[in-house]
Amino acid sequence: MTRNLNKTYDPTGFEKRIYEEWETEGCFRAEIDEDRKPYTIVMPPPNITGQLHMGHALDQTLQDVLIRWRRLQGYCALWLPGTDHASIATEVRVADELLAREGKTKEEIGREAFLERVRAWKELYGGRITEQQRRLGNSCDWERERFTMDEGCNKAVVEFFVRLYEKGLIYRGKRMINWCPVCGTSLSDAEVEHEDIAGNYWYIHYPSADGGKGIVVATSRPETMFGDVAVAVRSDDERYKDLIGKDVILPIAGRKIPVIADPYPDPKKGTGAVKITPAHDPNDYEVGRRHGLPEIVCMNFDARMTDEAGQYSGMDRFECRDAWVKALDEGGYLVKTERVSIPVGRCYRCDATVEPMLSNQWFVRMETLAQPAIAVAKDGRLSHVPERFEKIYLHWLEDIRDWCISRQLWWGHRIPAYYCETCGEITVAREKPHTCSACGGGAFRQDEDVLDTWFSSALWPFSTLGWPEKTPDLSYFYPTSVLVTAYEIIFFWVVRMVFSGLECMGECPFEHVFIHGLVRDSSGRKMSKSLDNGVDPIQVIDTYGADALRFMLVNGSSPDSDMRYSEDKMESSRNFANKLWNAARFVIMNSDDETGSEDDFAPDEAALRPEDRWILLKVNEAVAEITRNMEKFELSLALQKTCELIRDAYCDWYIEMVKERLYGEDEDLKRAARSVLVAVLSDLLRLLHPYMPFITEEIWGCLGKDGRLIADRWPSYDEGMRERYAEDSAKIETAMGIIRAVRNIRAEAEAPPARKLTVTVVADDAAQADIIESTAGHIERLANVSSIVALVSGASETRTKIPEEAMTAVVSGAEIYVPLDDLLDFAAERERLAREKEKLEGEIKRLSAKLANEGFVSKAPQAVVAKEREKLAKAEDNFAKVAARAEAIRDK
RNA sequence: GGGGGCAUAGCUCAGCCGGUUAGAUCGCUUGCUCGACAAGCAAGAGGCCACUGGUUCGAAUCCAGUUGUCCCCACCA
Repeated sequence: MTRNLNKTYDPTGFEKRIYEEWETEGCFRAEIDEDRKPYTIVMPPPNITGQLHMGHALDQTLQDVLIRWRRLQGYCALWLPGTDHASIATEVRVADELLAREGKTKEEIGREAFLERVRAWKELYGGRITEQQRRLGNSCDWERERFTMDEGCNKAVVEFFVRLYEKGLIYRGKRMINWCPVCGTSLSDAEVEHEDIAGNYWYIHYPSADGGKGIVVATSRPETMFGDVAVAVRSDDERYKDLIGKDVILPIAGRKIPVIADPYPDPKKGTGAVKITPAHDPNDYEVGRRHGLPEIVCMNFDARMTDEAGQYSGMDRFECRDAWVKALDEGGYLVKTERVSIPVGRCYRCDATVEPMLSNQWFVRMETLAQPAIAVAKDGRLSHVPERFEKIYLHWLEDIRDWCISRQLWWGHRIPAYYCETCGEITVAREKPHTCSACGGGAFRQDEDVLDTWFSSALWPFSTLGWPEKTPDLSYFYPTSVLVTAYEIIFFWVVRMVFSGLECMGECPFEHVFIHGLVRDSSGRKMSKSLDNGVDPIQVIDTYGADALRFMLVNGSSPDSDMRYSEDKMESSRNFANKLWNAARFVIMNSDDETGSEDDFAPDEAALRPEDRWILLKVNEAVAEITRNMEKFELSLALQKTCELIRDAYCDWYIEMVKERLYGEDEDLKRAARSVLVAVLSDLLRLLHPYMPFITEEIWGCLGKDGRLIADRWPSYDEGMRERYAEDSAKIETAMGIIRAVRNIRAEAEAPPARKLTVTVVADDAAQADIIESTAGHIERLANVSSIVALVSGASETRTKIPEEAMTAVVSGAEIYVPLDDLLDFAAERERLAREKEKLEGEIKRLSAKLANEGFVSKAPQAVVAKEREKLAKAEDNFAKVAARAEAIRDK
């Protein structure tokens, strides 16, 4: 049974229905099947706070294309979805809401009450994004959906933490860390974004304690002066040699601090003398440690000054800076101010300026963990697509510092460390301990902090498959096949998954990292909330359909660069869908009896006509190329080829050629044409399905096929076809050349389109003439020609039969004459011939020069030289023909 | 301070492991309601492939440099 299609493509009419059918029929489910190879992708989990944006749409479309393609190829394809608890982002969001609605801070309602609200919030909004993903057409296995804070992931996180701790790879200590005063938490290095801003170097005079001339230091952060404990210079710096060991006075504050010698200062930067503030600068911290200097904290975690800042105590850091500079200036200590660009670190979540602060935190020791992760990239067990990202990956790992994993937040995995209430001893354990191993006490307090969100994301490729349990899923689906993600996320996530996977599983969590760019707006700007230039994928789907969106995203994306969104692109994508829709309508309307349950058709070789072989061969060759492209992750190229095949080969040529038979009376001819139409369309649908799953499935259903397209098979390449079909295929190509030439002549001469033309063709030889005769039907029909006469070049009667006054064209293997009686325009013909001559002259000149070149003839491969010779001969031949024609009608 | 990408038709982009007459979409021009499709069809205009050198018989393609542009990394005197 077939269903008829509506005249116009309307995706809203079927996308939702089809998705529901797939889901209820279990089409996305990956059942372990030892007879088949697994193909696994774990989805980068979107934040529960998130709405689906264009970045997700691109990321997930690429994954769905790969999954659907491999599923068609017969792999046991698992795409595992999930969401991320997004510690900071969610906590900030819920806290903001609490403040806005009830005027309370999270501290005021307390930890448990706050977490209760976050959980409620998650229940309410956490599922929203997964509904949006369904609109996109994601064929992920929803029954395996996970959440980074569900029971299993939680267990994995604790297990990983304890194991690393037991191996000495996790430690707690007071270190210089990045602190976000607005979010109120520490950050890892990856979470700090660097930016150059316009700032100042303030040159400040520190007077000498013994009445000497003192020393001038430059600083961009004068408010940290209250934490100064020394001024450092290089021991070999002639300017300051005499001061080493002496004291200088901290201006206004009046505190005495020593001038010390240290290799850290760079004599070329600033004044060559550096103020040392160990509690507020990572370099100074190191210097301070080397010299046993005190660490004076002059700024609190809320970025307000401490009592060390005297009268500025309690003041905001930047207000203090202004006031303090003013005071220094008035006191005569400010030597000069220099406008410079200053690099600052910003919090990746809230954009606040990060402060280096001394704080007790938990860290992962990275050196030993990084080594295997470096090795897998170098020895090829992990490959980056495109390749150049490997360098970025390696550079980060080779330069890595310890990872600060504790966060002063509430929403997240709480650190499994317990402090004895009696003696303070730390116990790290899977469960809360009963007795303290140090003092035997029984009362414990769990660490207040939670873990960095990325600590749990790092385990995603195996925690979602059951780790630390040895589940069947884990052994079958791990390691996964490919990780698809934006380049932004390499450091946060990819690197950490690799070393965690190697540590826990002994195997790299994925074979390939497929990296794509960002989706920007139509003028190339990053889509952002502040610019309000974001485009909502759901609205785009409502307007154009999910297939059109997916088409646009893949077609426009090359792996390593950003792409732009535009309405124009959406329209042309939708138009393509409409084109396919109508082609399918045509096939269905004409093939009522032929479609149905039997698998495609059994082509009766003998019944095939040249155009049938031409299109079958065309598709066959394309299958090989497209498959190769997809294996190399060249999805956009593969899609372009599929698209070209559908639009150009199938719609514009094959369907037009086949109409002759369909509208004729001969039932046998009709049947063959119909079966090829359906067979080719079926393969085209298979090729396009990964990219445009809805429309292809809908058409598939209307063809009355057994089963779903999603569960069908990828077309296979027939190696012998080229040899079998090449001859017929070439006939069609010849006819196409003639059709194009006649159309061109008609347009040039501005002949009335409805007017039938008579065409005389002079073929190079008898065989060619036969070919042209045999395809005369196509030429007549597609070029609107009433009769065609094929002559053989050089044959005795040929000369007499060539129309005296005609427009001509030269195609491969033949000359074409259209009598001017049909066209009535000599001037146009002369002009056209002149242009043709000029073009051929240029080509002859170029080719002759090339062949006259000794070097070329002797050094280039013989095949290339022969090809060029052939081209030249043909061009010269054509030129002679054109010149003769031009001469013949010179005076008409 | 270090590293990388990009520069091709009016726009957005392909092509780039060397050898075609350098392609596509949108836009533009002309013509066309002919029994799938005007969300269409046919024909056409439009490019010193950023610049300068080099390698080569041959460069949009490989190499070096220049300019412009975007990005990433970097403990910020």
